[in-house]
Amino acid sequence: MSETPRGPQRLAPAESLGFVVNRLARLFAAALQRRIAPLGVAPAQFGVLLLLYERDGQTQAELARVFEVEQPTMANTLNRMQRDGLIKRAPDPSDARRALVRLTTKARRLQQPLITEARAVNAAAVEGLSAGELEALRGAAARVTANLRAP
Amino acid sequence: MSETPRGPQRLAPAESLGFVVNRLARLFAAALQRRIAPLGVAPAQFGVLLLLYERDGQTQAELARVFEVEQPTMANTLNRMQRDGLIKRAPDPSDARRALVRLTTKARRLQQPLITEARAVNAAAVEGLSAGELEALRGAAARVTANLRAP
DNA sequence: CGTAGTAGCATAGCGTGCTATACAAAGTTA
DNA sequence: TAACTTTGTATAGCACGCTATGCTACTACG
Repeated sequence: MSETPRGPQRLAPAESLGFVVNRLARLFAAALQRRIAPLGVAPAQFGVLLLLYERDGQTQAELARVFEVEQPTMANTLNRMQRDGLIKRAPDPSDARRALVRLTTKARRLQQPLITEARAVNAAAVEGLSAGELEALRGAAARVTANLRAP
Repeated sequence: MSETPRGPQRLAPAESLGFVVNRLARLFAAALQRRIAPLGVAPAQFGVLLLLYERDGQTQAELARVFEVEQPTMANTLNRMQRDGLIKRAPDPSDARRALVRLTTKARRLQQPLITEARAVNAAAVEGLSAGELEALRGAAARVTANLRAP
């Protein structure tokens, strides 16, 4: 079936799937950043805000799990959000280890503008793709994600 | 055709294409890192090495263009590679502004091991995808990349 | 020739990701 | 209850991406 590669081993970095995905992630982040920076929100903060809009008062560990980032990464992001007045941390009365992350009024006021900008980025990104192509993209990406998550 | 979204605007962050792509990029980087860290090479350094294996003696600006990263990003990566003994910088006799980036013997010795590990990551990533699905993935990713590069 | 513009590189500062480590609170088990 | 384990957070240090800024060297043009 698939032939074992022979001869001198070479690799063109710019065509590897890893590079393509890395560049795409940077382009997504840059596009989002251009649109939400005027609102005083950074890309990683944006994701956390979206989640808290759906359900306020989660713990740091829960947020880290949803975004699949390490706990110190989320801790730093939340520190910056607290510094910028987007969240507060309130001690959990039922568990002295936890702090519940809560939106500030300032953050709540940003909900609709942020969602508008995010939709615009998404719409621009998938322009020209049919529903079927988009579904194929998501499906293939999900498979690759699962493949890389395993080991 | 497509209906304008109405009512309260909501967004589930974990399903957005941007998040999927971001997570996938992190998974690629982590998979590569696990395999090449024992060789003393970091993911961004790995890409530069691959390029220099194909053509040694490029300038920092050329490298930045190929990888589509900003010049200071490439400068920092090259500084780390020089610190780690992977490259040397030699002044360009024809242009005093430029420095030609050249592989060290140590870096050249890593070529085959690095390519072996990279192939393994790639093979693991696309496992279970047909050639057609992979082509569809690349095609859709290329379209999204072009969409986001434009503005 | 001299001035203006462009191109290459360095540095500072920051956001977002990671690992490693430490510590306190809660849960479990002997 | 005491000891052990697990869970939640914090901190240090690093890699890699970005923007903003400045300096030097080359180029082009008057």
